Amino acid sequence: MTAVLNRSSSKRERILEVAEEAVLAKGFAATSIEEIITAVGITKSGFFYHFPDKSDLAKALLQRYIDHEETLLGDLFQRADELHEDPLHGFLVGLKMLAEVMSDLPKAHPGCIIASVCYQEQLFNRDVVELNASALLAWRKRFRERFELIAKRYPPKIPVDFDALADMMSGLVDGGIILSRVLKDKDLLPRQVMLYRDFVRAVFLGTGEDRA
Amino acid sequence: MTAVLNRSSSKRERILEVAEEAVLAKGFAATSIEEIITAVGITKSGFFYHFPDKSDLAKALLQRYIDHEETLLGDLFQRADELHEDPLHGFLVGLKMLAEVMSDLPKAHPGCIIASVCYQEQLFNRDVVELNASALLAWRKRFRERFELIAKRYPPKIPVDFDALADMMSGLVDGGIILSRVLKDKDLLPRQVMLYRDFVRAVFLGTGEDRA
DNA sequence: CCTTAACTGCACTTATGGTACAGTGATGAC
DNA sequence: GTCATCACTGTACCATAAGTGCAGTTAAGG
Repeated sequence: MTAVLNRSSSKRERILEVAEEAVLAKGFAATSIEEIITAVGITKSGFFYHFPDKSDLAKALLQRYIDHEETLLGDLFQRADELHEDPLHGFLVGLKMLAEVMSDLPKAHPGCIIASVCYQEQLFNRDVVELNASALLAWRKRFRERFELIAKRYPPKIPVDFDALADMMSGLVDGGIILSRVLKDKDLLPRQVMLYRDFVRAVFLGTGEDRA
Repeated sequence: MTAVLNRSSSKRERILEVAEEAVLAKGFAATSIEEIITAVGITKSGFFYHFPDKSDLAKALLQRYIDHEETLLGDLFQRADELHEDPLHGFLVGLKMLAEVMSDLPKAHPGCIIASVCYQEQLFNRDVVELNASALLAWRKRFRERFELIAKRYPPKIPVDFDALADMMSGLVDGGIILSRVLKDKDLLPRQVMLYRDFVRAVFLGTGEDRA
């Protein structure tokens, strides 16, 4: 129609936006391609031009979410570290900021995408599970390295495996998303993050010492 | 055919068994009714005689799982309490036993059912979410009461909200199931339970005292 | 001018969930 | 003994949604 600037695959982006909203609202299986294309104003052929099949849409959605989370959390902990030179207190501040971010999110936490996509048929799991796994392993590594750094200054008062402690964060968030959805309690997730923070503090500072 | 004893809805049970296995292996959406009925040796009409629609199957699956978990965990913590008169140590023993149960489970933990069913379309969520919510609230209540009992003898060294600490258990398990699935690491879940145990111990015993 | 990316349009196939409804064999109540 | 009811079978049919195939179109850029 009108010569709208055709900036690189604007429709593809629109599809992802519309799809993400619908998936968060209703789940992946309940979101039909038909519905997406009418919302975007595109034809079925147009959809299948961008995505070979629906699984591919799921993959793209997941990738999009992982990238977004990556930058969000990366920035957050970096900002936290700029406030504190100490690795432990920087981390604790980061966790507090994370809890705030979690409670600020208007609707459901986008993290739903992970579980939503991941728990839908495993038909397309080869790719999707690997995507998920590499993202999780990246966070495990990041957190473990941080814990090792902290441990140099604060010898652990509770002997814990740092990989497990790192995984606990991911697990708690994923599980917390489910709980907050089911119980319709949006404060549950930030509260869990703060509990995790309490645990981390106990691990490195113990329970007798001063608390910030 | 042969006059097989028609004990109350034996086919219904078979459907649930077959469906559970398939759902755990492939997810709910990827499990077709056709596939279930051929495995059970029943007709489509037979299926829809028992379940008005597929959502009803999901509901029944979830109810079945919740009941099973209820008795399993109920028995477990009762046995643990019989070994220790002390409420804290009985609970800690229960958590250790729980971790063992989690690692013993051959394939994926059945808890997948919850998330699997819960994250599929929310079309049927009125019922399913409420079922889930009431089960979660029951566990919250149970754990909170236990923590209050423990707190009488062991004043908390870390001030935590007992509801949140109770929810942490549920969240950690649900999240741990996702992680262990994605990372294909069946030891991850029991390790998370043991970490939770460390936290509970730190809350009530602190980090300086003797550890069992 | 020609190619390519990003689509449209249309026709068609398959899978799956779901409906409708008549019939049947065994069991238990009366 | 018969009658109703439960737990199904059998057949036929409908709607939706995913996915295929392919020819045609439009705009941007070299």
